[in-house]
Amino acid sequence: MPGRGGRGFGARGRCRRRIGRFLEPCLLLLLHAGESHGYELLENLDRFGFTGNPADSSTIYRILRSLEERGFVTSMWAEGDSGPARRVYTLTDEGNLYLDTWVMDLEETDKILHSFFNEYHSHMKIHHEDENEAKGEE
Amino acid sequence: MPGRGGRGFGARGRCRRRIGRFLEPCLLLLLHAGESHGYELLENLDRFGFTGNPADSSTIYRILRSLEERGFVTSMWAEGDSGPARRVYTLTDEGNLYLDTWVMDLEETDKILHSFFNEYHSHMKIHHEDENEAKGEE
DNA sequence: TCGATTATCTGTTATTATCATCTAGGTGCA
DNA sequence: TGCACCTAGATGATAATAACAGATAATCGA
Repeated sequence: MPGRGGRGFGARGRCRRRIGRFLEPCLLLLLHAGESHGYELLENLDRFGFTGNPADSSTIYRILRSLEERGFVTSMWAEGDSGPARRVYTLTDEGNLYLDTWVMDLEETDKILHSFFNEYHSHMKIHHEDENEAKGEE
Repeated sequence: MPGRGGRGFGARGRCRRRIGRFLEPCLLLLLHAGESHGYELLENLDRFGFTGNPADSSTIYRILRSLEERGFVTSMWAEGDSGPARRVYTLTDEGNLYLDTWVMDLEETDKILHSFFNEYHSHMKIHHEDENEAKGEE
């Protein structure tokens, strides 16, 4: 067997701290404020400032189903005053805890994001100073 | 044909403003500071505070290839003093601009993230006040 | 020459988001 | 009463991205 090198760095504790899957915590938060159904949640999502990029409806319904499978929400059919029947979702206690872990996770994301901005701005500062120095020596 | 409803909300202008694909701007920034090769970049990534979650090496190499395909970096083989040959990557002018658009994009992400935190904290504040009020009335 | 280290690359799978449709009840109006 | 249109939810296919697993190869120290 030749050297088995290379691997070594696999991200063991997974890096699930991404903005992708960001709709999930938004939906959890909306449900924390009170039970709701898919279509309404979809409309309330714009509060979070997804400027000009409303979420896809199929995404919402799939996320809600997956939350239900994992026991974070429960649902039941409800007849509305108008329009077709809706599936109304309610946050469970587990879902409440899950929202809290999401918030902690996103706070970590926020730190990473800011360490990127720090690197960027401090590097650009030095970079521009160097440029000006070079000009001065011309 | 019955009602064709349902669609309507498709996110036209795509929402590529996620933290997923976050390794890409980090690599671009490192390359802005000077040419480098995959393995070295991998080691420098920890500056960005991926606490305990070093990136996967295969991910890095794939991102570098994709950046090259899109003309944002160029590469050439370089013999090192020791060890196997390395592919050294250099940022192009296009890559430089691409980094700038990434920064603007991430600043937008940062806003969304904070509007989430605002929603969360202000909602929780009211929620706890309500709880205390309810206790007072018992 | 064995094993550790440096370095790059490929193949596969899992997750998530998006696109394009589909079903279907309800409302209003001509 | 017929149908255009709105609300509501769902599915199948595909794309994008990341993670996991491993192949390959060079160099170096003991």
